[in-house]
Amino acid sequence: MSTSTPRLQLRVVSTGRERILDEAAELFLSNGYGDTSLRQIASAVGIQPASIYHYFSSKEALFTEILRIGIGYTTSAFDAVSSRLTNQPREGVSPQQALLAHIEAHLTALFEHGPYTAANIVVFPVAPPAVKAAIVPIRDKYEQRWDTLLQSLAASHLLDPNLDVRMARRILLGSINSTVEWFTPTTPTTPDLVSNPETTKKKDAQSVNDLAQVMTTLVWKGIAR
Amino acid sequence: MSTSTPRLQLRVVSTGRERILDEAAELFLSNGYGDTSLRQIASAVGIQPASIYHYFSSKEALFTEILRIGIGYTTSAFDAVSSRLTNQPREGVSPQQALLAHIEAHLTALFEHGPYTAANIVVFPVAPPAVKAAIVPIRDKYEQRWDTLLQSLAASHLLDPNLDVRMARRILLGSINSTVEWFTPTTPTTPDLVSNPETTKKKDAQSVNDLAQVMTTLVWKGIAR
DNA sequence: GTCTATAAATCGATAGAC
DNA sequence: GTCTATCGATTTATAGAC
Repeated sequence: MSTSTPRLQLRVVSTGRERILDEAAELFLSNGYGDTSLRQIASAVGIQPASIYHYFSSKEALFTEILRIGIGYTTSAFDAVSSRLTNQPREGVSPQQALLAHIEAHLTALFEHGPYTAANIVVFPVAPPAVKAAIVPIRDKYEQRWDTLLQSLAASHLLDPNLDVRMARRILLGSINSTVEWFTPTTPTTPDLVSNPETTKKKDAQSVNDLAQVMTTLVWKGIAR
Repeated sequence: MSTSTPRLQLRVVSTGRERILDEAAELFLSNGYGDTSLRQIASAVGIQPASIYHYFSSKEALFTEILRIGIGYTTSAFDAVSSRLTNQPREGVSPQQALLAHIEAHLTALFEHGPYTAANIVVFPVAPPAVKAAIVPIRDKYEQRWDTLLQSLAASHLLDPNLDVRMARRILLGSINSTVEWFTPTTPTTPDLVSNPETTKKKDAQSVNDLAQVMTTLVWKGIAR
């Protein structure tokens, strides 16, 4: 008797719906919302434009879902670090180390899940009003996590007392997010990413961990010595 | 004899070409490039779409000119501060004061000439390749001014020696530019803006000078104490 | 679940009168 | 310098076969 070997399906490429999201996220990120057509997306996936409507009710719904997934990645990364730090056996985590861990988590999500998270920074500001309205409350929930973190630091008298925590959070996140415009990690976090000759520069690139280290020092102590 | 009083033409509204630029800049900023049509722009100005082509050869040319003007404002503001500091009679300008002056100039340009400068931060990243190619060298020239400024600070051993100046500049400008997403100045920087003191929100808004002060302290000394 | 075919609207850009 | 009129291409989205 011949035993039928189980069909080990190696799915490197994603399935229908996921595939559409991946290609769409990449196109939205590089071309913006208005200049990305459903035809382009369908062509990149290898299907017909009409097939997209089997998974998404409209172009706006597709884009909204991409932004939602991106925030999901970032939020999960934040919470994972939070619970890891809370369950720390010995209570030897300095505030600066906690800050570093969260900055690192944010940056990792930013460069690991590429287009999804980056679209929230690059494309969201010029997104259609309906998309913005759907995303803002979700984004606010994530930002509140940072407010809580910084408030706990302020309560421990570790921050500049003259500093408005809300403003500090905005500037902090703003500076971290702005790295998507110029930083490219040397260690490719997305394994199947085809490098674009235009954006591939080995010049001053480092790992995400290195970047997190520099950013944390900069935020904590500033540029002066 | 009745002397004919000279016709003092008070032009509050701008002339043809300038008017198109103003309205287009505002629309591009809020809707992005691809979702802003020449019909919308023409409608906002009060002319027909075809009339735009008398001043600009294409939609891309119009948008490119807007970004160019924006960088012009920022560059002029930087140079004005530079020459003012250089011609200082007594040599009593600390490096931190110089940094503050330039940050203030950048922020003022950012909020004074509204849509033109902000479009360079918000819309540029998702602009058509042809537009990017035309703007990048101009933007690079402005950024080199900041590199020079920071290098002079580094040469005076005032900066963290572990800090890469180029990276520091990117993060510095990134954090400053990110303020366009949330900051709204109370003190109207546009002089002809009618402000009603009673209805002006005092919530968390401040003047641009206040913001520059906070940003400089944050960049220089960080958030820790 | 993917396709063909197409509707209905809008786009950037041009031609040419005035 | 601004207009009317319009071309040709492209857009999102729908209908319905398979």
